[in-house]
Amino acid sequence: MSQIPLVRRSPVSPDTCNLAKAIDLIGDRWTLLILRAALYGVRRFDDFQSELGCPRTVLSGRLKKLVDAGLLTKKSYKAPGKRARPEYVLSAIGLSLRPILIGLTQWGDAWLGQGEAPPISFTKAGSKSAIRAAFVDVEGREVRPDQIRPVLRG
Amino acid sequence: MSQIPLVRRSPVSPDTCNLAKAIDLIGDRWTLLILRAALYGVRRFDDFQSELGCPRTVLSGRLKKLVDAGLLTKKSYKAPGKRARPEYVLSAIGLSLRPILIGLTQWGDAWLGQGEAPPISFTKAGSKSAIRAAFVDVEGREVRPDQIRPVLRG
DNA sequence: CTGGATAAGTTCGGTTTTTAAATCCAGCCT
DNA sequence: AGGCTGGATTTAAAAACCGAACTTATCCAG
Repeated sequence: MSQIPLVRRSPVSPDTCNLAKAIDLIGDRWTLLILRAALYGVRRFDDFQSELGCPRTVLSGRLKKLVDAGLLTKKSYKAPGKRARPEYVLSAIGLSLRPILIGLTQWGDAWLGQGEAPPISFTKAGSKSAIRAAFVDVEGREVRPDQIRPVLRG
Repeated sequence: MSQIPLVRRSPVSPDTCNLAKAIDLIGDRWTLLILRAALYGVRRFDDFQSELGCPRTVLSGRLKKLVDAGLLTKKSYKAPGKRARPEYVLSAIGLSLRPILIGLTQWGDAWLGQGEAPPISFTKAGSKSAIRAAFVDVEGREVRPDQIRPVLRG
C-alpha cells in the first residue's frame, strides 16, 4: 500500500460515515484535551480547568456536551465536612476511546516527540513488555496496516 | 480496570505530552475531516471542498498547515491539455494516522451507528477476516485494554 | 450569627475564527 | 479574444473563544 488510489469522493459520504460523526462529536481541541485529562483520571471542574487553562465557559459547555452525549457521567461526591461536588467520570462509551487516544499518543511519540524518549509509555500489566496500537484479526493476531482493506456494505 | 483512579493532575503535563501536541496539531474538526477524506484518497482542492462543504479559506489554510507540518505533501499534477493543479497527498507521517482514524471509525460504529451495520468495515487483504483496532505486544500478540499500564519515563 | 474560603458555574464585552458570498487570477481550449 | 476551470483571496456578518469579574451555595471558625 504505497499510495492510496485517488478518488474524487470518499466511498462513504460524511453524512453516513461513523468516523465523520465521531469527528463532529469530539473533534475539537478542547474536547479532545478534556478527554485526555479524563483518561488520566482528572474528574473535577477545577482540576480540568487548571490543568488545561480552558476558559470556564468553554469547559462548562464541553463537559455538558460530553455528559449529554454519554461519554462522561456526572456524579456527586461528598467528603465528610465538605459540600457535595460534581465529578465527571468517563462512561464505558468514553473509556472506549482510550485505545484511540493511546494510539494517537504513540503517533505523537513517533512524529512530534523530536527524537526524545516519550514521557509516558504503555506496557502490559505484570511485565515490561511494551505495547503498541495495532490491528488484529478475529483470532487476535496482528495484521499489518498495509494488509487492511476497506469493505463497503453491499 | 473498572475505573481510572482519580488524579488531580495528569501524570504528564499537557506541555510535554505528545498526545496533547498531536491534539494541538490536528485536533480540530476541519483538519480531522480533511485527513479522513485524504485517507480515502481525496487529493484535490475542489474535491475536498465539495465533499466536506468546507469554506475555501478554511480549507486552504488547513491544507497549508498540514503541508507545513509534513502530514500532507503538495504535488503538482498535470494532465495533457490541462493546466497544472496541486494534489495534496498523505505523507508517511499523515498515513501513520490511518490506524487511529480506523480505530475511531470503529468507535463510531459501536456507539454512534445506532445499531446499523457500518457503511464501511475493514478486513485483512485476501481474506474475509474482519480486523479491529487493538493493542499488541512486541511479539504481535493482542493485549487487552485492561492489561495496559502507563509507565512514566524515570 | 457573621465572615471567609472554596468551587462550580454564569455573565459580559472584546477578540478571533468561521462562514457565505463574491472576486481575483492564471492556465488551458476554442 | 472569450470562456471555462479551479485554487486562492477578500469582505463583512455570524459564531465561538477568551479573560476577567461576578454569583451562588455549602461548609467551617470565631
